[in-house]
Amino acid sequence: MVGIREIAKRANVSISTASYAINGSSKVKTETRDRILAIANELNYIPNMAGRTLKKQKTNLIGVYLTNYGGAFYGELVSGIHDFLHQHHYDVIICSSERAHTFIPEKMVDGAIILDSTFSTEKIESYAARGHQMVVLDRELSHQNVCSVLLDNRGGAKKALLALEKKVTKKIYLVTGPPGTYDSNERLAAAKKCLEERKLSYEVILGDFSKESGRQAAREILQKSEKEVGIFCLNDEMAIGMYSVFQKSNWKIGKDIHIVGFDNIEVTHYLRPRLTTIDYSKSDWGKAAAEKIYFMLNGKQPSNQLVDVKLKGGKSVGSI
Amino acid sequence: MVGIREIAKRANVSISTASYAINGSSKVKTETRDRILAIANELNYIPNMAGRTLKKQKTNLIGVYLTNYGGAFYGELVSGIHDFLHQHHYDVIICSSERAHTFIPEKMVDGAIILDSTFSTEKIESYAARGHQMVVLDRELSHQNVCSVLLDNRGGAKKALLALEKKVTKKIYLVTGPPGTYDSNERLAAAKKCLEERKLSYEVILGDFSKESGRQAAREILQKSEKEVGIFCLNDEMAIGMYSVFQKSNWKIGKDIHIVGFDNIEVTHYLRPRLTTIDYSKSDWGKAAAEKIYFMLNGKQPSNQLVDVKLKGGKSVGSI
DNA sequence: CTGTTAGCGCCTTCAG
DNA sequence: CTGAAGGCGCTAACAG
Repeated sequence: MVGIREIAKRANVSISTASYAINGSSKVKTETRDRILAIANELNYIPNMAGRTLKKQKTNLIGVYLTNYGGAFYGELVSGIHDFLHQHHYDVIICSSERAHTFIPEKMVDGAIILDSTFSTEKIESYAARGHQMVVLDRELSHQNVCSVLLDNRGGAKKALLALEKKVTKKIYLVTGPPGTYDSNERLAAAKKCLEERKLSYEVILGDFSKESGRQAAREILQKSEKEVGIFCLNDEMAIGMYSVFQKSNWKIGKDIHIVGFDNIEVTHYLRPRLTTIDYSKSDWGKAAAEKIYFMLNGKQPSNQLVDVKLKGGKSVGSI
Repeated sequence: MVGIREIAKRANVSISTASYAINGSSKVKTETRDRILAIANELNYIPNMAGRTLKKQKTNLIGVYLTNYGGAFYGELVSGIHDFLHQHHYDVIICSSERAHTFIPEKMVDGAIILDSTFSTEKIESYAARGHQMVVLDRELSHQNVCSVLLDNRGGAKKALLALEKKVTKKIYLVTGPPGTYDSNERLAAAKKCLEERKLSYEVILGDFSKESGRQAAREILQKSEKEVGIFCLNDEMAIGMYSVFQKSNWKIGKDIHIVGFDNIEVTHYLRPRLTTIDYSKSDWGKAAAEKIYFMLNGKQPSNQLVDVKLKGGKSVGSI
C-alpha cells in the first residue's frame, strides 16, 4: 500500500508537508503542492481511513439502523437522509444487524439514525450516556444526546377513523402491528380513544405489520362478521394482505367492507380499488432526521419533531 | 473515552496483558484475565475500531453496494448475504452513494459485493488492481480479484418467451431496462435471438426498469397495436406499471394481452391476474455472493457462478 | 505468564 | 514555507 511517507520521499519533502499538500492546507507553496499532488495521483494514493480516523477521532459517517430492510418505504427515507448529509460532507451507511449496533460505541460512526425496534432503548440510553449522539424515529426518548423525529401517529389515526366513520355503521376493526411497537401502540391508542369518545363499537385484532398477518385478520373478519364493516389497518402492508383475501371472497372492498391503511407505500397505488391511507413524506422524514443528527454533531441541541400526516383518499372507503 | 491503558493501569498490569485478556488470549492466567475483564466491564470499555483496524489492517466488514435502494428485492438479497457472513464473523454495511465507493480503497471494508450500475467497471478494475477483492452481481468482469455471481438472464428470457409464444400469434413486444444495463442487455439479446430463430415478429420498446416506464410502454402499445399481443417486460416493476394502464383500458390482461415479467418480486403476487414471471431465489443469490467474497478473502479463487431461474406461471398469460 | 516496545497511517503543534 | 516529533488506540513480536 502506498502511504503518505512514500509520497513524501518521492517528492523530497517531509511527511508533514505531504500531508498538508494533500489536505489543501495553505501552508504549502502552490508550486510544491501541485508537485506533491501530481505524485500522489500518479501513485494512486488514497488515504487510509483507519489512520485518519484514529488521529481525527471522527469518521464523517452516519449509521442508519433499519430492520426489515426490504420493507416498503425505506428507499425514500434513505434518500432524504442521504441528500441532506451528503451536502454536509457526511457519508451514510445502512446497518441492519444487531452486531452493527456496536459501531456506535466503537466510534465507527459519528452518529446514528435509528428506525429499528430490535435496537433496545436501554442500549440506546447506554450509548447516549457514553456521549454518542443519535436520532430515533421509532420511540420517545428523552436524553441530552438523543432527539426524536416521529410521525404524527395519533393525528393520523384520527384522520383514518374520521374517514371510516362516515361510511360505516356496524363495526370497526383495528388491526395492530407487533405488540410493543411504538407506532402501533400510538395509532391503536388514538384510534381507541377516538372510537370510545364516539361510542362506536370496535374490535382489536392483533397483527404484526406483515402482509401475512393482514391475510389472517381478513379471514377472521370474514368468518365472524357481517358485511358493512370498517377496518383500520395500522399499516399498508397488512392492508395489501387483506386485499388478497377479500378479493377472493364475495365481499366487495369499498362497498361491503371499508379499509384504511397507514403509510401510503407506493405499491398500494396499484391495488384496485385504490387504498385509502395515511400519507406523509418519507423523504422529508429522512431529511428532518438528517438535519437533527447534523446539528447535534455540531453542538446544537435540536428539539424533537413531529412529521405531519394527512389522509390520502382512495376507493377502498366508498359509499354504502 | 476509556481506553486499554486505563484498564491496564487500574488492574495493575501492562497494556499488553490487558489487550491479551480482552482478546481472550491463552497467554494470561484465567484469574488475571477475569480480573481484567471485570474492570473493563465496569468501566464500560469498548475497543476503538480505528485503533484496532489500523493495527490489524482488517475491519471484518463487507460493503454491499446497491442503488435504487428502495427497489423491490433487496431485502431478501441482503438477508442472504447477512446470514452467511455473520456466521463467518463479518459484518455488513449497505452503501448506496457514489462517495462510498472509496471505502474500498480506503480499506474501510475488507471486500465488497456490488449490484450497482452507477459503479463504473473501470473503477472496479482499478480497485482490483490495487488488490481489493470484490464480487459483482451485475456485470461480467474477469480479474484475479473479482468474481461474479450472475442471474441466468438468457435462460430466463428463453423461458419467458416460450410461455408467451404459445399464446400469441400477432406480435411480441420487448420492453427493456436502461440502456447499458447488463441484465437488460442479456435478457434482450437472448429474447431477440429466440424470436428471430422462430421468425416471429417483435418490436423493442425502451424502458428503464421503472414502473413509470412500464406505464409509458403500455400506452404506446395500446395506441399502435391491436389486441392479441404479447409483452415480455424485462423486469417486474415495469409490468406493474403496465397493469395500471391496461386495467383502465378495455384490454384484458391474460386475454387480449399477455405479459411476462422478470424477478418475481413479492408485490406482483398481489396483482390480478397474477403475473407470470421469471423467478429465482434472491437469498440464494445473496448467499452465493457472500460465499464468494468470503472465500476470496481467505485466499481461495472461486469460480464465477450462474443463478438458476425458472418460470413462475401466473394468469397474465392466458389462453387466447 | 507478564512487561517492554515498536509500530499500523495519518495529522498537527512546534521549531526552524 | 518546511521539517521533526509526538501521539491517536490497539496489537503482537520479543524479552524477561
